[in-house]
Amino acid sequence: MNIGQASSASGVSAKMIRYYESIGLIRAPSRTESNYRVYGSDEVHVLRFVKRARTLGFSVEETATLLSLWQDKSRASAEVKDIATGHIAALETKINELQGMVNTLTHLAHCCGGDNRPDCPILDDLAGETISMKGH
Amino acid sequence: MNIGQASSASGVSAKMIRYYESIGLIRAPSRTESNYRVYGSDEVHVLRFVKRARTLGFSVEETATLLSLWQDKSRASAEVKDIATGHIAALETKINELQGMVNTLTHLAHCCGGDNRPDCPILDDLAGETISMKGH
DNA sequence: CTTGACCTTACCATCATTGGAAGGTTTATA
DNA sequence: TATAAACCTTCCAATGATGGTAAGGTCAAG
Repeated sequence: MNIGQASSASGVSAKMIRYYESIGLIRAPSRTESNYRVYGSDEVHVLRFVKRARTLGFSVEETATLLSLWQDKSRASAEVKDIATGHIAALETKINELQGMVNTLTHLAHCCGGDNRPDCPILDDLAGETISMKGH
Repeated sequence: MNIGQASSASGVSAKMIRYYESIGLIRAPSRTESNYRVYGSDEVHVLRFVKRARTLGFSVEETATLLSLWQDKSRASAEVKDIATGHIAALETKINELQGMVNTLTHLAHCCGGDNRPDCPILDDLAGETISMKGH
C-alpha cells in the first residue's frame, strides 16, 4: 500500500503521515526499490489511532504517549486516565476563556445599536471606557 | 516615554509593540537622536485598545479593522457590530468543538477504571473499537 | 512512448509570540 | 571618571500543526 492509499484508509493526509514520521511519532515504514513508502494494515491502524487522538484534541506529544501506552500491553489504565483527565481540564479551561470572551462581546453587541450612527459601545469598551452593567 | 514604559503602561510586550509596528498595525513612533522609539499617551491608548481586542480573541487583522473604525469618527456602528457578531459566532463554533471533545473524553474516562489493570476503554476507543453507550 | 497519476525531498507560509545574539545608549553607583 | 546594570536597537530563529509548491523520479494505462 502506497502513502496515498494509507492516507485514504486512515484519514491522515500524506503530508501529515510524512511529518509524523519525521518527528518520530510513527515508525518509518519499509520502502520499495524505487523508494516509495509501503504501508500495511498495522500502520494504517496506528494512523487511525493518531487521527482519532488528534480529533479529540490531544497534542501530538500526548498522542505519542498514548500511542506508546497503547502498544505497551502491560500498562496500567491509570496512566492513560491521567492524561485524559488532564486534557479534559485543559479543554475546559480553554472553553471557559472563550465563553468569557463570548459573554463580554455578547453584552457589548447587545448594547450596540448596529445602525448608521457612529456611537458604538464596542469600540468604547476597547478604548477602555467603562460600560454600565445596569440591568444585567 | 521609551518602549519599556509604553509596554508597562499598555500591557503589550516591547517585543510585540515592535512586531505590531512592523506589520503596520500601529504607526511607527518618532525616535530620539539615538534611535530609541518615543511614545506618548496617544500611542499607549492605541496599544491598550489593541491589547483589549486581542484579549477578547479578535485576530490581529480584525483588530486592525476595529482600530481603523475606532479612529474613523464617522463610521457606522453596524460595521463594528458585524465584526463582533461574526467573532462571537466563530468563538461559539470553537466552544462547541471543544465541548464535544470534553463530552467524549468524559464518557471514556468515566468508563475507565484508572487502576493498575491494562484494560483501558480510552485506548480501545482511540484504537477504533466501539464502546457501548448503554445507560447513557 | 506518451500521458497522467502517483511518489520523492526540500523548502516556504501560516499565526502570534517568545527567545536569543550582538551591539549601542543611558543611568546609577563605586 | 570608570564601570556595571538596565535599557534600547536590529536581525534571525523557533514554536505547532498543517497546507502549499516546485522540481524531479516512477508507474500504469492507453
